[in-house]
Amino acid sequence: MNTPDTTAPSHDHQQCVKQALATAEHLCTQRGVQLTAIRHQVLELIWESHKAVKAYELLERFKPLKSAAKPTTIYRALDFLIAQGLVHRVESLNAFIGCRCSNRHHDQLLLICKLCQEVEERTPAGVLDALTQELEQAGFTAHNKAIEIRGICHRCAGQAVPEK
Amino acid sequence: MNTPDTTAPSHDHQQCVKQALATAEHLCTQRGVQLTAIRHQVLELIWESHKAVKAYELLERFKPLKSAAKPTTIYRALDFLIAQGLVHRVESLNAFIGCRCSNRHHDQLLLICKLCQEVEERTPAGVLDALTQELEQAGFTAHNKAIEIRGICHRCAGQAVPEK
DNA sequence: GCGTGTTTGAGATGTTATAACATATGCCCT
DNA sequence: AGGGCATATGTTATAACATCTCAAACACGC
Repeated sequence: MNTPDTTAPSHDHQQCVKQALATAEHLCTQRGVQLTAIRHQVLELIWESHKAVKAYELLERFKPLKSAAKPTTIYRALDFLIAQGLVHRVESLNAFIGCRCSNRHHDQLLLICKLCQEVEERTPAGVLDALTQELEQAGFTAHNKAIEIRGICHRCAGQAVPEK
Repeated sequence: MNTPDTTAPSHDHQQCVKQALATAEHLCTQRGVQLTAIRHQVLELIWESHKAVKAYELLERFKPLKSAAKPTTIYRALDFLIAQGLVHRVESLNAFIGCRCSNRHHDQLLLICKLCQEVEERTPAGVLDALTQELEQAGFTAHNKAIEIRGICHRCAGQAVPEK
């Protein structure tokens, strides 16, 4: 299987990655935390595409770079990257994606395509405000507000799709 | 550990369970599908509380009833119950809860308390409408719209809570 | 009672994630 | 330089979650 790695036919993914890594470096410096070699490499692997990537898949891809890598190696790097807001965990897939919002506020909507596996991040004020209001009414103190929706993205929907 | 099993101090959980099971029986009959002994017992176990319950925890609790039970036994029953809309899978916990809405439309908000583990279902029109609109704008065809929010419920927040 | 589809039994295996403990590395302080 | 501390990594093992496969039992319409 060799599906394209980019979010849109026209998008310059090199640029995407470059920017993500630059932002990461900048934020870590600013915060006085270490974006070590391992963490940097894992982040880079995650950014290879906009698809959600599994931990053990990262491990496989990481091994050529560092053959001693173990699950723990990956999970620790992921923990760090998530804590810094550089990566999202996609709960409904047990997988991970690079985060574009690049701060520690992860209030957002994730649109997860079942066909191309790509995940789009959105921060729709309307939905999030309504949610905040609802939570307040319920007296519920939220620790995270990531909304994950699975379905078919507009690009895949536009194509002749196999029944699934 | 022995935390109370009910959602509110005052609520009659017996009644809760009874109703859930009656509804389940009714719906299955209506739909011509079999709510077999195993499925019924698993559903009953899930309804023992409003806490999300893990598959292997169900397995342990199910074994006294049927010592031959294997993971497959539980997962098959769960698959059935989920397909019938009688149970929700809580993605962010890898766990399951009984569903009160009792139909196959699972568009809703789940409020998951980190302290008491209870899960409250809500169907806030404001949030769901805003979401529907946003998805339409994004050209995204959603297959499920379960929103899972983790945090602290109003009951737990009202108590002297240990720092967490 | 017979065939067909559904449900269950049984065992193995696959996948995801963490625990527990040892070792290294960088940095501040004296 | 040497000691103490915090952070990061290495290493091994295991826990926790989920599925596959193949065969046997069962329900039900004919």
